[in-house]
Parts: sequence; structure tokens; C-alpha cells
Amino acid sequence: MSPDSVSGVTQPPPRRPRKRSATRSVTLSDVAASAGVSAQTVSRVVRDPRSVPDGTRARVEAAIAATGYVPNLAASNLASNRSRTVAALVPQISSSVFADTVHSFSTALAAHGYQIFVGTTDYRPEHEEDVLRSFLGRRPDGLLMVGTSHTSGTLALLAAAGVPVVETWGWSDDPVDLLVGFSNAAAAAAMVAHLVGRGRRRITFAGRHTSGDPRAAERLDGYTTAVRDLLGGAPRTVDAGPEPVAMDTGVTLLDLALERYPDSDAVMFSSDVFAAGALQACVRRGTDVPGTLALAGFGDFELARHLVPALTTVAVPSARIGELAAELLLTRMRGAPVERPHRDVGYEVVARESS
Amino acid sequence: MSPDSVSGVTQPPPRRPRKRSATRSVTLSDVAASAGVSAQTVSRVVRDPRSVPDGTRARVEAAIAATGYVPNLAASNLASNRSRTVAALVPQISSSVFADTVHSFSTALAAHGYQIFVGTTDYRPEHEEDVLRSFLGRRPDGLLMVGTSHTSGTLALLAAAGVPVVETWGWSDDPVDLLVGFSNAAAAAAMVAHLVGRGRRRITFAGRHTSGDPRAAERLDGYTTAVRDLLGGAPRTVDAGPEPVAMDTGVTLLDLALERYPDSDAVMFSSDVFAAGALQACVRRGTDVPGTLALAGFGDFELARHLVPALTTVAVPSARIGELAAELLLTRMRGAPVERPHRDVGYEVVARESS
DNA sequence: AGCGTGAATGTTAGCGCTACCGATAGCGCT
DNA sequence: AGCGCTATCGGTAGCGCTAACATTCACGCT
Repeated sequence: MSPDSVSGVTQPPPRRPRKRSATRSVTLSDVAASAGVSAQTVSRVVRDPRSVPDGTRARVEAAIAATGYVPNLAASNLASNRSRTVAALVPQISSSVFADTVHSFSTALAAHGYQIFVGTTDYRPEHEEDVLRSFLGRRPDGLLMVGTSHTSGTLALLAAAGVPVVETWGWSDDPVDLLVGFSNAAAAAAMVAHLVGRGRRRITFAGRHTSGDPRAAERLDGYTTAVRDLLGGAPRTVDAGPEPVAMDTGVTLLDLALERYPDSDAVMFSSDVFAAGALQACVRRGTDVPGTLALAGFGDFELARHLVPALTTVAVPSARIGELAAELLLTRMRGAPVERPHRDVGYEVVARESS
Repeated sequence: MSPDSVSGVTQPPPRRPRKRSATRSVTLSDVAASAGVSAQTVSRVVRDPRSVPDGTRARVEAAIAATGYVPNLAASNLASNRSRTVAALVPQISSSVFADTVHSFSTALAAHGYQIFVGTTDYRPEHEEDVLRSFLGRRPDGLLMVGTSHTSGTLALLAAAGVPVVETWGWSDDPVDLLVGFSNAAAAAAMVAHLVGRGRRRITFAGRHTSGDPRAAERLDGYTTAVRDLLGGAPRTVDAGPEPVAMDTGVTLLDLALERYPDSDAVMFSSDVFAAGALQACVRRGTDVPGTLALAGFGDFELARHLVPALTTVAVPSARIGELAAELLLTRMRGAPVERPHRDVGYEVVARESS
């Protein structure tokens, strides 16, 4: 034993500096050194250029350009406890009604310096919770969600996170926070009323309502109520189960509907994608639309008005939802009180040739 | 004046701890305290559960559940210098051929613990640089880009970032790094050959090639070459300029084509979206397709085979591109050597009723 | 008993940035 | 001159996490 350890007073070993896999990239202080100012000043130039006088700002900006500095947002987020980031959770992004919402939402927020990251749940609510959890790891300053019905786990996460939330594309008497949407049930009921007005009496609803699309289920509810009130008959419904939201599935749904309810004089679908598939199948088979069978969709995709015959559908102000959602969320993130935090944007039955 | 300041030896003021707007959220050490272990052990459980024995792991996991802990990824990124994040830059996501690529790419990478964030350039290459810059702020571990032609600013950013990159949906003799794609020119030439084989002699190309869609421009090149080689005539082209990639624009393009080249016996479009709009317009107007006019698209969207008449188009293995891109990128991110870093996935002319 | 070994866990020092505060200089006023 | 004010800039201490190392302990061996 060495005398040292016997003495009971061990000298701390001479510390060599820790090895860290250093980032090869340029940091704030590199820029600061190059510009001859402090890191703090560079930070100010990056975040709020007007807070620094012209001369200094020019020198710092030159140094940034010369060094090729790209700020590390992870460090910024950590230090400032703000991520300047907003997360959007949608069921599906491609070929979907939500594309316009996300696009306008993201454009509106980008103008205020926010980046949006989008997650898709593939129409599986149980998936929503996982996606949400991994998104919350990035500590978004705000959150957009499609739909108003969530699992209890999702609600717990939202509550714990304490982040401003906008729900969209639905309606609820008890929203989590902000709400920009409309009643899917009322929209579907309006479509039933339209079809009844056109003389249809045996209307079948075809959708994907049992497998995790709560909005389709709400539309089914509206359909059921309307059929009972207006026609007095039993509802006629067919369900696609877990099939994807695609035109192929629309054909399948059409076949199911005609097999189970051969006397149907109208089929309304829970999405334009389904209706478009069914409509083209009818054209190919020579089924007279709307003579023999009326068809209707939901969403008013661009496709709907181009098809021949043009597709009757329910138009929803998809882009407007995104804009409004961004507006309300910005107000809330600013900490200001939000006027009328629940906005009904409505819907409109667009009667075209297929009904 | 106090004696202190007169004495010239000012005591350092007693430092009260800095006030920081404390995060209200649960941190690693909260969990550690609750589980009776160190923060490091909790970190290990979160990142690599197998590195901790069952008993400890169970206790820590219980503590995580009890506290509702959600890891702060910004802190993790900063400390580990890895973001477990991959960025994808695409021209457009909704109603586009890239949707399948992004989807399969993201699925393949998610299986390895990576999150994908997607940015869209709206078909504006000058926008690409801005989007890239803001993405690099998040220090992605890898990058997917659509296309092989980039601005010099983009190339400089990529070089400085030193991040693995996969380019897709194109072909180049001098790629930035990895490449999974095919020759747009060859694909367009093959379509010309198909149309010529069907007896067409006055083929017009309609696209959006002057306004920032390099892939459309490449297709135009292939078309021009093929027309010269096979037909000997002058190329006939019409351009949509900055119009959006939408069915409406397809109708506009059709009208332009028929106005400028009234004797056209075939029109090939740079996208299925354009072709679908044009095709439905023909159906509505009673133009015989393919009798009077053959139409062809590009991309083989689901829509193409459902339309009546079904649309002739070029099928590209969009999902396969995403998968392969993920595979190569994973290998590179692992630091392993990549076999055959440039993969040609090919294309296929799908002859249907419209030609 | 003493030692080497390896598994399990703890300790320490940052990662790059910003909040917070303090220091200084310049200005207009009494 | 002295005062108070504002504009400008710098110093310091973390934000929550993990890499790198250190320590502890049980175990099998000589």
C-alpha cells in the first residue's frame, strides 16, 4: 500500500480531459471567435437580428456565412425549453382529405417560425398513442390532432404534457382544448336528406367504420339517424373492415353493398376514394349512374368533379381548417386568451351528376 | 456608502441559484429517485433494456410508468451527438408518386428506431436549400432526397454536414453519395417507343418541365431524343409553367396541346395526375380515346388502372425505392461499407386502354 | 487469504445553446 | 459634476441527457 492510502487522505488523481466524440460541426463559439464577439451576441443575431445594431449584426452575419454555421436546434431547444416545433397527427397523409389541412396549417405556422412534423396513425387509434408518445419526446410547442375521440392513454399523455392542442375534423361537447371542425354525423345526415330529396329510398352506407376510423363511424351514426327519421326503414350498411382507404376497396364495398342489398338505389361512401373506385367500376360495367344507382362520396377531392359522371359529395373546408387551427394555436402558444376556442367550419353537400 | 465598497475589496455577492423557467415535465433523475437507482441506469433501461438485469429493469420500468416519464430527445441528441432521425426532402407528398416511397422508407427505418421527418419543396429547387438548412439544424443521421440535380448551395450544405445521403427517383453519373433510382429519360423514351409501336406518329409531350421539376425535364429530354431517333420529326411540347400538379392543370395542358398541335395523335404527360384530368375531359367531350387520341401518364397511380378507359403509364417501383433507400442508408449510418451504392430499380411501360 | 475477472451500477464532465444577470459606455438632464 | 437612464455586450450557470470512466461486489481460481 502506498503511504497515501494509509494516510486516509487520497489525492484526487490528475484528471485528464474527458474524450468526447466531438462534433465536427461549427458551433456558436466558433462563429463568435471569428466575429470577435461573444457567443451570446451571435445567439442574439440568430434568434432576433433586430436586437443587435447594424454594424455588429453585419460582422456576425459575415462570420456565419464564412464558417457555414448551422445552429444546433437540439441545443437551442434544451436551453430555451421551446422547440419552435408543432406536431400534427393525422390518420393518413397521401391521397387524403387531410393533405390540404396539413398543408395550410404548416404554411401558416411556418410564417411564424414554426416547423411542423407530421405523424400518421394509419387509421389505427391504438397507434395514435405510440406516435404521440414519440412526438412528445421532441417537446412540441403545440399539437394538431385529427378527430375528437381518443384513447384514455392518449388523453393522459396530453394532460401530462400540458401542450396546447387543436382537435380538428370532428365535433365534441368536451374537447381537450381547442377545436376546429364540424359534425360528421350532421354532414352524413345532410347527404341522406339530399338523396331522399332526389327520390332515393333504399340508401346503403358503405365505409370503414368498424376498424378505427371514428369519423366514418360518426358519419354512420348520422346516416342511421337520418334514415330512421326520414325513411323509417332499417339502416343498410356494409363495412370494409381493415382494408386500406383505396379505390380497390371502393369496388369491394360496392360489390358487398349490391350483394347484401341488391335493391339499393343509392350507395353513400365514407370517402371520395371509395366512391371514385365504385363509380369507375359502374362505368366499366355499364351500370347507369345515377339512373339505376346513385353514388355519393365524402370529402370533395379534386378527383370528384373531374370524374364522368361527376361525383356528388360533401365538401369540407379542409384548407380553412388548417388555417384556423394554426391561428388559434398561435394565439394559445403566445399565451394569449383564445376567443371562441371552438369553431364550427361547417360542410356543404355538393350535388353533381352521380345522384 | 457601506464600509465594504470603501475598502476596495468587494465581496463576491452571495450567489442565489439562478432562476430558470423549470420544465414542468418529469426528468430522468425524477425517475431515478423514484426507482432508487442512478440516472445512468434509467438511461440504460430507456435506450437498451437488455443491458440491465431483469429485476432492476422491472423496477425502473415501473417508475417510468408511475411518473409518466417521456424522454427529452433534444437532450439525448445533444449528449449523444446522434438524433436517431432521418430527414426526407420531396417535392410534394400528397397525391404524388413519392407518397409510396416515403411511406415504405419511413416504415423500414422506424423498425430500426429512426424517426423520419418529411419536408416538401413544392417543386421549387431554390426552396430545397432553405428546407435543407432548417432540417440540418436538427442534425439528422441521414438524408433522403428526391432527384439528382441540386443547386450549388445545396451541395455545399450537404458536403459541410457530412451526413449520409440517398438520392432517389433519378439517375446520375456523379451522385452525392448513395443513389436508388432509374433514368427518367430512358423511361420517357420507352413510352415514346410504345406509342410509336401502336402506330402513333404525332406525339406531343405535356408537362411542367420549365418550372422546377427536373424529373419532368429529364423525361422531356428522353422524349425529344426518342422522337428524333424513331420518327425523325421535330419535338412537340407544351408546358404548364408554374401551375400546380393537379388534374385541372392536366385539362389546361390538353387544351394547349390540341391548340398548338391540332393534329396530335397522342399526348404523353409528365404525370398521371395531368393525364387523368385530360382523360376525363376527353370522356366528357366525347373525344375517342384511344381512337382519335392516345393518352399516357407517368407514375402508375392507383387511379390509372381504375379510370375508364384505363390509363397507359410508366410504372416505377415507388415503394421499392423507399425500401432500398432505407436499406442502403442504414448500412451507411452503421458505418459499414455499402455494396453497390448506386442501384437502378428500372421502370415498366404499362400498356392499357388509353393508347 | 489473495487475486483476477466480469457484471452491475455509480460518478463526472460535458454536448451547444440560451436565460439571467451584471458591467460598461453614452446620453440628456439638473 | 453628478445623476439616472438606456443601449450594448459579456459572463455564468444550467437545460436533460449520455460517453467515458470508476467503483463495487460476487465469484472462482490459485
